[in-house]
Amino acid sequence: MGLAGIDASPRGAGESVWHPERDQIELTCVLHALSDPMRLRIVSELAAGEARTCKSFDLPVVKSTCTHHFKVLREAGVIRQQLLGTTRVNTLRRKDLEARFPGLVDAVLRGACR
Amino acid sequence: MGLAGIDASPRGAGESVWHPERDQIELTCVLHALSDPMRLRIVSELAAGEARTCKSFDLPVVKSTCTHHFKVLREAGVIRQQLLGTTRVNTLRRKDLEARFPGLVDAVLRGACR
DNA sequence: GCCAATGTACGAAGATCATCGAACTTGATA
DNA sequence: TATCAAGTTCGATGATCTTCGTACATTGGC
Repeated sequence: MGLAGIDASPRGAGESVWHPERDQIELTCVLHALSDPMRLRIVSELAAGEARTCKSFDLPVVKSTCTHHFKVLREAGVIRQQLLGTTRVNTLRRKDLEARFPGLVDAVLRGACR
Repeated sequence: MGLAGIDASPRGAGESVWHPERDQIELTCVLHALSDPMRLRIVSELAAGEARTCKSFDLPVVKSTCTHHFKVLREAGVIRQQLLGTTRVNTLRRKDLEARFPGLVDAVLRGACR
């Protein structure tokens, strides 16, 4: 599932962590990523607003656990993480997900708000 | 997640195993149930056709593993299992899922066929 | 240059999961 | 009645997952 492989070009405001390409996003991985309440909450909040840093989510777990959940979401192709100074800015990969699995994210988000 | 509780009325052609009510179906459970390739395959085949017995799926695992996967799907509210003689007839709970999470199953199935 | 803030990496602990094999139950059938 | 076929139940095993704590890296500001 998560293979870093060779990543080059560390930069300031761009990418430097591995993300799957749009075509590499797998349905089972996305479903698994979304099947955890904490991660579903992250995605919901991310869908509601704009780009958010990891810390701006007030999750009831320690930092390293946050890192884990954001990593699962990123490697599944659900979110994109961009380096900005000492923080990571998270965004939902709406377009990519919509292109690959039309209607899925909307249906999940609608169900998550219940 | 899966609690049998008190189940009464064993019958011939009806239910006798526990199923969640429509309102009890939880999004995270459904997503988790669908996040396994084997179970996704079961659901896809079930969506394509009619009611199917467990054995009619030619899954590459032993019987007890099949039982496990069907149980996960049933307890998540994805499928319904009805006793018919010595077999279990499986159907997709399309209406219930559609009522609770509109568009979700269709989106997943569309993505599963890829 | 030093320090605080944001986050990662690593290892460990406990829980859950997928899989198997063997024994069992139940209904149909020869 | 004895047997067979479809499934379940139970225990075990190895893998994966969630969580934590500690140490480390990087950046921005004093």
